[in-house]
Amino acid sequence: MTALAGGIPRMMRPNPHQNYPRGGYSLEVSTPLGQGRVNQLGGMFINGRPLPNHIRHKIVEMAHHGIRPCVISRQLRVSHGCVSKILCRYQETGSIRPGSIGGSKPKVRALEPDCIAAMSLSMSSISRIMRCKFGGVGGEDEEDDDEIQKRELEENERRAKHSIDGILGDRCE
DNA sequence: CGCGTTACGGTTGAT
DNA sequence: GGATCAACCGTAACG
Repeated sequence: MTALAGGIPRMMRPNPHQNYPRGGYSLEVSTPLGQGRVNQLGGMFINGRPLPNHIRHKIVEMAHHGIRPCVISRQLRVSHGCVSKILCRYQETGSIRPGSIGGSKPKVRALEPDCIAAMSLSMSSISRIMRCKFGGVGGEDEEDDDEIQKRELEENERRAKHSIDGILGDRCE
């Protein structure tokens, strides 16, 4: 992790050429949310936020159809790095969902070694946890999908409200 | 040319 | 209520 220690790590960009043109370039797109950006492929994305669920779904669906990642990337206008990541995650966990963003750890109280040793989980507990975590690595994303959509809708509403609020507060002309 | 990897700037949400 | 912090996000670029 001491990447910055001695000299430039090979992956370091010599020139921060990647900085997003904050103002000047017409990179910002007109979206109700006002945070849309366009990548090099011409696709829209929101910096720091997961791709929309339907895009993710499309990625895995196309991959399932045997379409190559590079084609998916171009078709959906999503960076190949992202396609790779999502596909990789899908193969690993069987879920198309992004990881949970934000939040602090459940704050596991500083357990002393003895306590940890004494805290032997029962097999049923473990399997329950595993099931909960991996939700059965079969073809399951359908069920999740519904929930996701519902949640997405809610979030959308909430976000829109927030956005309007912000606009009203900001514009207030 | 395709794709795995990773620095970067960003957002989120629990503490 | 705000500040802090660690997690994840997607893009862009390297290899």
